[in-house]
Amino acid sequence: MLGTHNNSRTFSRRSLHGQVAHEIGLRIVRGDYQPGIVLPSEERFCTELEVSRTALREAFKVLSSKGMLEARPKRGTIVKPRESWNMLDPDVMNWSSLVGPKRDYIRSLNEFRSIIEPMAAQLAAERATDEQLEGIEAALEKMKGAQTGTPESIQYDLQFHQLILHASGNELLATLGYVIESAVEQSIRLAHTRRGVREDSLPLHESVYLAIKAHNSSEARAAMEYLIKKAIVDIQISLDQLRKT
Amino acid sequence: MLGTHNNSRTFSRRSLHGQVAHEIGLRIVRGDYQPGIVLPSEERFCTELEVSRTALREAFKVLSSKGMLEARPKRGTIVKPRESWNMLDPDVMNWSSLVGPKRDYIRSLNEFRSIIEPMAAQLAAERATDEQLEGIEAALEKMKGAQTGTPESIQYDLQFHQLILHASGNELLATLGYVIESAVEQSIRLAHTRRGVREDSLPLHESVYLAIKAHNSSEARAAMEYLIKKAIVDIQISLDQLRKT
DNA sequence: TGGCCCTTAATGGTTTTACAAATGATCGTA
DNA sequence: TACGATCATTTGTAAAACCATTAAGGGCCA
Repeated sequence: MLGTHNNSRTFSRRSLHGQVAHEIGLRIVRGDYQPGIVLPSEERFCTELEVSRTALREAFKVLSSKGMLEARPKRGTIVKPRESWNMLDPDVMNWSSLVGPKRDYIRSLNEFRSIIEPMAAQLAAERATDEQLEGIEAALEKMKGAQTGTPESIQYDLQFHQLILHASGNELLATLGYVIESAVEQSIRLAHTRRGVREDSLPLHESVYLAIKAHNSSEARAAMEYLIKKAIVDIQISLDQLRKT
Repeated sequence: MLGTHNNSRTFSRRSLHGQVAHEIGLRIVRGDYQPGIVLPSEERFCTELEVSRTALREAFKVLSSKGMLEARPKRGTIVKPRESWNMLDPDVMNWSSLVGPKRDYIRSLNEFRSIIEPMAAQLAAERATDEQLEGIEAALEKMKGAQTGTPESIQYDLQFHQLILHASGNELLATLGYVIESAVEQSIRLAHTRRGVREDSLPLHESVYLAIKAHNSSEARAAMEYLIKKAIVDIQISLDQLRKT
């Protein structure tokens, strides 16, 4: 199943401190450690997790660098309020994904997507190079070739969106591919409860591509807006069905 | 002078590993260590910097968690390509700010702002609570009270924008305050070459506030769009003047 | 000669111990 | 009671030793 692969982006889960950071990060996002509380002292914590103090401290540094922890001598290490977390950090998003569908978070995520991507499509229509257009077309063709809903199909779908972000010529937008990935993962995690969604997403993708290729920025934006709107509706339906059960 | 205060957000510069992370992060963003190259081995590097291996490794973990480094035994620690950096991380933005005005980066930053903030204003117009409206108004009043261009004025200006992001009711947008801060810092860093800019920004702010208060979302968005457009023009002028010298 | 496997050595990964520095809490004294 | 010195706890830093991984080179075999 897609979505279950190791997508901790910034650190390897093979390394011990990486595993520890993942575990504690997950606990914090899940709410096991509420903002404001002090974590167990390093000494107790690393005996509890059965790792050395070094490994624990390296994990703490990772989480601190994402705005989730703050340490001070004598007082201890506290969990910072959610407002100061780097919510757009790939790992933080990943943990937020893994703790399950929180309605508010999914709304924020989808909303963010629907702000970013249409503008990216617009800019891509203005700036995309021929090579970038070819790349986008290639991803689209591969999407067509793959069975709807299969991992390959989803992979090329993501690639399609990512390439558009890149073609926007804005390096801040270009690095936001994982936001889309995270949103799509959420939808996949929900979508296994029902069938038949995303059947008609191919022509929508095509219209986005054609608008970009034609350098028609307003239409590219509109087409992407529509595509994402449909995708979000699918997610909402799945969410509602899940909530009814 | 504002902008020179310690605004490394996620780690303290007092701690040694924090200083080291700051120094190496700056070097990487500045291009002293090009993407793809392997850094000196930990042993050599920590003798060069005159810190223990522990401190160096904790710094490495911070930078790795921002997508800037990747370590592997025997090969060494390499600088990852710029595309994989978490460009929206507060520290990465701070370093990008500090290395000086790179035209492309400033354009991306301003563009990103002009995507995010108008939408935030629109959402704020739809969702802002009375308390949030009061906060925004208070910041605006304090702006009026302060002399244009002074640190206090800029501080309340930032606060104004930050509160609107918050009032958008989207926690992903709400955490992007430092993006604006970074953009404004850039403009301040450039603006010392000339006078008289931002004189008329107060009425623009007021019109944004009034639209939000009136729950007029389209006007709120338009007003914010206009406000940022003006701000960006100011920055461009400063940049051009700087480039002429 | 070419390709495969094994050995080797360099480098990061992990643990442990010891000590330093910061600071919240406590106790004592004016 | 208020202030200040002292104490104790916790994180910060250093150093040394050993483990695990893996790129690279050499040797063996087909």
